[in-house]
Amino acid sequence: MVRKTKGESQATYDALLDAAEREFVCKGVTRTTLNDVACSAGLTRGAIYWHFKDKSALLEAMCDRVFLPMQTLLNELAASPGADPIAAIRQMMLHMLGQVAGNARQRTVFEIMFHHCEKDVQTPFLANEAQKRGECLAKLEVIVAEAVRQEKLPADTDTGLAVQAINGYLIGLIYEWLIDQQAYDLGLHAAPLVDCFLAGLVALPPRRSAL
Amino acid sequence: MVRKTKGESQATYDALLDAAEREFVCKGVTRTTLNDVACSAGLTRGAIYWHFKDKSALLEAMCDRVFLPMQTLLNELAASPGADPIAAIRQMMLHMLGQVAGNARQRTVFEIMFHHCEKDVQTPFLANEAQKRGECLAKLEVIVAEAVRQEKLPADTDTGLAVQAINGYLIGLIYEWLIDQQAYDLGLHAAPLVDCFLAGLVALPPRRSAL
DNA sequence: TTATATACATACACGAATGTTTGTTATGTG
DNA sequence: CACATAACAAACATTCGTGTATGTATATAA
Repeated sequence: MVRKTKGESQATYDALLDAAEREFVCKGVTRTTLNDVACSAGLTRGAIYWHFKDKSALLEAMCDRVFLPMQTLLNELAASPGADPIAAIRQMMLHMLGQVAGNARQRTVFEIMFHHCEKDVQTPFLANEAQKRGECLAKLEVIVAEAVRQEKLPADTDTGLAVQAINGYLIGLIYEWLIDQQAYDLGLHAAPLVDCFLAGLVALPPRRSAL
Repeated sequence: MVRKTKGESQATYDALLDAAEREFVCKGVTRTTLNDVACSAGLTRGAIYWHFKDKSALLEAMCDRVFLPMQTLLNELAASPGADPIAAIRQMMLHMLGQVAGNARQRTVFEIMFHHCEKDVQTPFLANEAQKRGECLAKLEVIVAEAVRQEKLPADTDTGLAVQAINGYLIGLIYEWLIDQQAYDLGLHAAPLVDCFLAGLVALPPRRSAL
């Protein structure tokens, strides 16, 4: 019972990624054996080594499956700063929180990356992640700068610091919520949490003057 | 050259913790061998197994060395809500950011816990950390509730959500800054970052109405 | 001053995970 | 209708880290 058809092969590829998510999120990346992943998928390590070079390649593919779509969606949103940049930021934040709260796969992969994976410089694919992060922050800063241009924010706003605040708040909310998901309903309360922060951003944004 | 005096023994104990910090922060906890730690301290694994039960005990001791002092200081600050609870929260946030920015040991251990360590349920000491976290959030909520009582915040403020916002912002700022510490000077810009957030907290705090 | 416990270094045995090699079978392709 | 190869399974060798057991010299207590 080997040499499946092309569609069946793709199915086992997906099954391996699903199994990797399941195992990684409960045992942690380094503590899960490739054998664990294979067994969880009803296969053997041979299947994994056929589809992936090693464990880090498996992890990378698992991340790409959820981060690439998210990446493109953020790019679209950043490409059109629109009439109201603040509203665009708000929409972006709500989208992220909504994804984490509502999409089980997104949530699981975020949980793995935040709490069950070590970011050592060893694996080169994490360098890519760092670069992606830099690009995201740069696009965010473009939107903030547009808000300054439209005088929704003061002219001497420190756009770099503002981006750090926005990003930090977003990441922190997700990071902490993933630790105790029963603490509150993130999907329900995302809007007031975001609006609370944005109120401060427009009322008292960080200034460049202190330079 | 064995059987050091009591003081010398304490010195090697500290040296092992220092070496653990150095190795953990660059190779990650699971990828660093106990031999790596011992060599970095100019000792052998025998020294480690004498002072600690295993690697997780070493990690726990390393964390305790920086978290216990921080814990007590936070307790003191929470014990006296004082005249201005908002100011107390501000002071607490500035203190945390200042510690991470200014204290190399604090920074390194935070970096290890955030980015170079897997929080699997395997190790029981991380369950302790979860409990400590819950206690911290509870104390924070007491301060927020005091602010409500003093009418610095509206009566229907969702104190639980407010705590999540405060904590999330703080953790997120630290988490992200540790990724790229050259992005900005955290010690210099901590105050405007905190004030920006607090402005939003008092202006538009999350309400309980949506329940 | 001697005995004992301390503070390590050294050596050993064991398991476990990895990477690789080989085997097997069915599936397209000519 | 071969036949080469895709898609795995199974077996193998090898490394690597851990835990422990043993050795050893010295401080300290009696």
